[in-house]
Amino acid sequence: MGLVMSEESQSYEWLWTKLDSYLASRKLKQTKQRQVIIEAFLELGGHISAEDLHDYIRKGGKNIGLATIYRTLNLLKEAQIVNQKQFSDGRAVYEVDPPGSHHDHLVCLKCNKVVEFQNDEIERLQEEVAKENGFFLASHSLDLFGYCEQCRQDGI
Amino acid sequence: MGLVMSEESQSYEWLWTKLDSYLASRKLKQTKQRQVIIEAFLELGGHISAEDLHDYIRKGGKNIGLATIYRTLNLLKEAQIVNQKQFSDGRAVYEVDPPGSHHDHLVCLKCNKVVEFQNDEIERLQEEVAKENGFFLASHSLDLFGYCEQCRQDGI
DNA sequence: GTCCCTGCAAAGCATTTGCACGCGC
DNA sequence: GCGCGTGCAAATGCTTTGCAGGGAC
Repeated sequence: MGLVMSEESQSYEWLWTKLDSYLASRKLKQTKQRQVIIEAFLELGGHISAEDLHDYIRKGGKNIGLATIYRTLNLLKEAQIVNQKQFSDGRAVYEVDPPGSHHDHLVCLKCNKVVEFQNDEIERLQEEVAKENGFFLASHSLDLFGYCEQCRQDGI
Repeated sequence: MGLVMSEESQSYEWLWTKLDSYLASRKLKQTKQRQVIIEAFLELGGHISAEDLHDYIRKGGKNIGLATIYRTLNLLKEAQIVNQKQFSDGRAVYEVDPPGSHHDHLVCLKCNKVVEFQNDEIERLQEEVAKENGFFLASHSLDLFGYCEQCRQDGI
């Protein structure tokens, strides 16, 4: 079963390709820090803050300035590799944004768990609404806030 | 046609009632500043920032500390009289939130114009999604970002 | 060798808080 | 008169920026 090992890197191949061409097109450079940050990002999974990344990388024994992390996240955002999501307390979290995919979020108000979902019918209706109002739709953000099953059982 | 004059105050009667009972229930006080802030809020219409309110009140010849405006907005939020909406640059805007009403937003990425809309079918689908994932839905936030007709004509 | 990148510290910005005074009830 | 409310300034927390040295190409 050794072949499964490359599963993760394979599924994120598009990411490195996209990054390469973005960097090349703007004459920017591949650096060790950027690579470490992206790897940490992938290891941590979705919905991470800049601080989370900073802590995680620190614990891994490396030291990368928080400023560099912010700069890299902004770069990845511009390259359309990650998505930024703004929470109501002013914090921002990021997640990998595979091309063509789009999903929205269910957020538990008690435990802060985030569940992703996708609903084509909702997306279609959004396009409809935009058209009705003369808008050309570029993107959207839909967050549903509530209480997950677990937290309801534990008592809200 | 002088009778129309009270139209605005009439339609916001619920607001003052709600505020009164909220203040009473917590032994808080009616103050001149709070009244001025709310009036400014209503005069300005929806989607205003704390700074907007501060400037507007200043221009009206009164001086209310920015801190007081923030404190009042938080109070109104807790009283469920206004809604807070977080923009991706970290700024927050507020709008009056009449009970029972709910609407979402179309935001123009060029001119920042905000258009409100409501779509019952989308709301229904949201409930469905929440249920499928074991969530009890408390609220949601849907923002569509794009370019309005005007800005498209002017060239994006 | 030329720029781009980085770390650090300092600056920025929106928002919150501490404190002494003042006003509603 | 007792607290809550206010203004001001200082503090906070997240994010960005300036700068001088270091590294990618």
